[in-house]
Amino acid sequence: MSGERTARHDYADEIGAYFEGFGLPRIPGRILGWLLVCEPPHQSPEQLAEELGVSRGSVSMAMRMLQRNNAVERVTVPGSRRTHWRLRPGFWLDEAAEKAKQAREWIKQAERGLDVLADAPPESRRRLEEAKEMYTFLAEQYEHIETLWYEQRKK
Amino acid sequence: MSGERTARHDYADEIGAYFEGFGLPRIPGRILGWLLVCEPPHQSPEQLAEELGVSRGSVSMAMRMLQRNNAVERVTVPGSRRTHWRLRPGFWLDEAAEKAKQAREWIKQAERGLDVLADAPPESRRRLEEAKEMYTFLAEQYEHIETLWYEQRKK
DNA sequence: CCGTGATTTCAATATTTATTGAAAATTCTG
DNA sequence: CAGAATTTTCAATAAATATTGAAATCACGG
Repeated sequence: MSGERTARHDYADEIGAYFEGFGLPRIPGRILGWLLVCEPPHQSPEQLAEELGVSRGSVSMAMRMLQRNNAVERVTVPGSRRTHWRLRPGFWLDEAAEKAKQAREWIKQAERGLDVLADAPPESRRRLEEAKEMYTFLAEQYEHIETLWYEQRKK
Repeated sequence: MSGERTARHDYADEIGAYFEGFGLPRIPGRILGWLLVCEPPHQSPEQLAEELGVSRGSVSMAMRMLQRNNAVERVTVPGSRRTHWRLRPGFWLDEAAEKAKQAREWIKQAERGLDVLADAPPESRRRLEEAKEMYTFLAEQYEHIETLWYEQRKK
């Protein structure tokens, strides 16, 4: 960590703290925050380790996690043989699709519950029927959001 | 843990495992799962501790968490002086409102980032402008979902 | 295909978080 | 309001997870 500490570094730390609040590891959050404000908008693993004061190993782990979530993508920089990473444009919209996926998982969980309660009285089954009904509705709504964005975009 | 182990207990454990997959504590998940399939649909803390084989302290902690998330509510049972808990009907729909809240938080984070980049070139600011734009859209969509449900319901 | 620099892996460790259980507090009812 | 039953609190412990850093692997340019 050689360069001076700036408001950008603070910003990265705050996004890291925000991540922690959701039970997610702090370092990927700090990297995401840094990639939102760094200059240039793409960075090498070594730059990230240096600027954020974390080990290269941690950066490697974090990049893998961020990549799995489609938050970042590799970018080639002319004149450098190093990997560079930047935020994946459009990433933020993915969360709607992710929610749709989770809703569909809950529909399955509800259905499995209804199997368990196959012989139970209707008033016992109602809890799970309600859950299934609501998640079916939610899945539809979440699935629709991305499409809507691009339609609204065209104007 | 005296009564025999049934498919309902397995179901509770599976919901607990599902919770764990999201980095959430397992016991609240198991309780949620149990409350989806137990008979009757409301249970005392002691029943929960007994059926799931966890300490009363853990049940107390878990109920507090579930209550904070509006997942459960107290219910009075005639002839028993004990507290009883059941799933809060309609709970599943809340997640849309929760997502709306998170989206609004991200809008603020993006705005703070734009302050940090006040003097940065437009191409640097673009990342955050995109994030703000998308979360503004997402917040609107999420906010609309609950309303839609009740409209669609009336038919 | 060798050498060098960049990246990843993974065992060890530090840190955080979940869970227990006994003691304290609370809440009913008689 | 006393006494008993129920619930909550919280310090101790167990369990899980994040982070490091040195060694291994990889990938590129000569």
